[in-house]
Amino acid sequence: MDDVPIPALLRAARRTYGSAIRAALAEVGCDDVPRNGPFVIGDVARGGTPLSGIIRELGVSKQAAGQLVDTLVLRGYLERSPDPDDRRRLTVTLTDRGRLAADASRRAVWTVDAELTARLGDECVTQARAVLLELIEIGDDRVG
Amino acid sequence: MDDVPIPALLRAARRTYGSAIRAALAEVGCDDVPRNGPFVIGDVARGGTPLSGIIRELGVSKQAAGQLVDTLVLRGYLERSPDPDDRRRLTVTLTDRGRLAADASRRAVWTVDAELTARLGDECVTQARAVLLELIEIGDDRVG
DNA sequence: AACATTAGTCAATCTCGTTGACTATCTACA
DNA sequence: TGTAGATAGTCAACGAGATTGACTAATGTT
Repeated sequence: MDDVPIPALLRAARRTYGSAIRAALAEVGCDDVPRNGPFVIGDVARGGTPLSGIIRELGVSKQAAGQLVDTLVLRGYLERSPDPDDRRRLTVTLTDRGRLAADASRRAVWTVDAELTARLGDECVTQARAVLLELIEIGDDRVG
Repeated sequence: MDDVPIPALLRAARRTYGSAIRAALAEVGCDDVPRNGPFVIGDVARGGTPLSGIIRELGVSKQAAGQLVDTLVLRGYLERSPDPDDRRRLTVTLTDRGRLAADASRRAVWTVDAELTARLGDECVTQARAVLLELIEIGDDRVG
């Protein structure tokens, strides 16, 4: 099993979270969240975010981010509100439904995390987080 | 930094590999590999694969897999050859160009892996692999 | 021989994400 | 002050990729 490349592992591991989140959302009647929706919703849940924040987090073009927010607004998860400090900015916040979805999604992630910790222990998971962060760092270094 | 959800970390970490692979491919003139191409090519490189294997590996519909193989054949990376044992099956193999791409891609992954190991040490990385495998296992358990 | 299963294709559609061009606002410097 | 340039976001067109549904062909199963 040592020959499976790490990117493939990352991909498959992410699918575990992905389907857990999707299932949890469906359970609370939010079966119309687009693929990257949970990321955006989770992001926004951690504090009102300007679109540009979402762009950086997701690593997509601003148009794609805008579109994503569009559909999330349309489906009742998000609201755009103008930023009084900078009238170019549109800050994005959660609606009630958005909070519902954010909670469901967060719980799903937490459940998987808990299962993982139960199986391997706290330290192991913490260390894995560090490895992932380092991997991200490497990517940033290669670009910068 | 402990509040960043693991799925987001997985996503970002994977991007490190993704761009490294993409850059490496471009360097050897393979700048027309579709997004999931490296996975398929890598898979095939590890032994001729029937389409159904690719489907399982990627977790996509068989039509999507078929299409992906189509374009990879069209662009000169893969060849379809009938399986003598089962005439329904089309086994997929690499062309010379495919091998070139597979090598470049493998090297790119290896380079990132090496950098990671250099920064954190062998054990850490091995353990992270185990965590990822466990995560995949959890996903399988939830479905099965 | 009849039926179900498995492997894969074809065609239409849908969801995304991208690029290119544009407007509006803010910042900095002369 | 006012003008150049950077920043935030939108609009429109397009393209890549994945999905669903319906189909053919080969295999296996009774």
